[in-house]
Amino acid sequence: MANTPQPGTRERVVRAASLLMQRQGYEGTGIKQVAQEAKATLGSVYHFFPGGKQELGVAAVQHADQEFAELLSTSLSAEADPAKAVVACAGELARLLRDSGWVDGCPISATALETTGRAPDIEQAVAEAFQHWRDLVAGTLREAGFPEGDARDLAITVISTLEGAELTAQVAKSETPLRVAGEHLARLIDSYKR
Amino acid sequence: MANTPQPGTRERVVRAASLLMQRQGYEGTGIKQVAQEAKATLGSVYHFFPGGKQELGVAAVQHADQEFAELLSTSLSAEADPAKAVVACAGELARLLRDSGWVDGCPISATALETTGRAPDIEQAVAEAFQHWRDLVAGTLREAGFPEGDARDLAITVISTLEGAELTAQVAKSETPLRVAGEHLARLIDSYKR
DNA sequence: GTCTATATCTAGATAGAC
DNA sequence: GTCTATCTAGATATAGAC
Repeated sequence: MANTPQPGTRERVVRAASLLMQRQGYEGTGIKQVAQEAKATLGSVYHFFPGGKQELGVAAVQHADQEFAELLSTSLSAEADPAKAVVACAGELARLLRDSGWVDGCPISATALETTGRAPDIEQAVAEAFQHWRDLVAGTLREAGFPEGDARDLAITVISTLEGAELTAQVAKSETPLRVAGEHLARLIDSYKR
Repeated sequence: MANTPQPGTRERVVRAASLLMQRQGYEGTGIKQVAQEAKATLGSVYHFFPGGKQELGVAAVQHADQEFAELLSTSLSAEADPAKAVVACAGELARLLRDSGWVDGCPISATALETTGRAPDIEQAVAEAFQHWRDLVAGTLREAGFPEGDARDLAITVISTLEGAELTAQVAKSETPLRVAGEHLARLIDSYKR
């Protein structure tokens, strides 16, 4: 479990790239800026990512995938009732977004939108991340007794709605869209219990 | 009603900018590319937009705002029952996205995410667009007899969910997320009727 | 693995003739 | 209003010493 034995250069570069791309998007983030933020030299970045910016983009998305999956798992397991868990999750996203000064939204949305149809490697990493997150939600619902089909459909809408509400909250600089979405998702989930 | 008497240069530039930024984002779209796509010269672009790329970005977002508002109005008034109207709307978005080869998602999401916290003018135009769209949905719900508070909250979630489902559908290159979101939103809206 | 220096290209923006 | 030519800065990427 010891998981912070001083990060190596590669790890620092990936983290910096992931954070910057979350906030500025893929196109808006420069490799020099990543190197600077990671306290690495440009040569080191290209040493670890000979494929250049695209390869770095893929690594950044995969890193964000893992990080967000952990956040999701933790939030979802905070409550036994999945409806309440989703409310807690939305609340946690709202808190993190607000505390960041409204800059830390979904870690991969910007990159996803900018590269769709133009960078197949990144596109695939993004698709896998979304699938990963949906699977986590679907698993939670199945464990709570929801039938397979309902769990899958609800997972799609839970992730979609959280994504959209995070974007809306970021744009409006308000927690409200995420709070409201959480309550509405809980209501939707509960409507399947009957 | 005669509304296409051959667009002037300014109009062509705005349309091209709006379309390119929808597909590639703000950072990923070059002014030269906009000029070329609009069959205008670089000099003309700067003649109409002396404020440069930022000013052009604002105009592109405002244009997209109007266009999407019309799409929304048309879709929503296709059905008298607001729950059915939202399903129709989601279906229309899915159709347009698929027909574009999965490139034409929300016209301003990419720009919104890239410029948040970094270009106040664009940020504001984006915030106004989202508010505009929410108001349209809220108006539809009020006209159908929903009380003010419910209409406002539901409008927030309808727009948020459509945004997120469009992103999810685009990434997955599948209509399913939008179709499922439409059905779930209808279910949510109906749950307020009782 | 890390560093500096640099090559190459394209971006946003400007100038001034027409 | 439109055009071409050009400036400058910054981007991605590479080379080669250490």
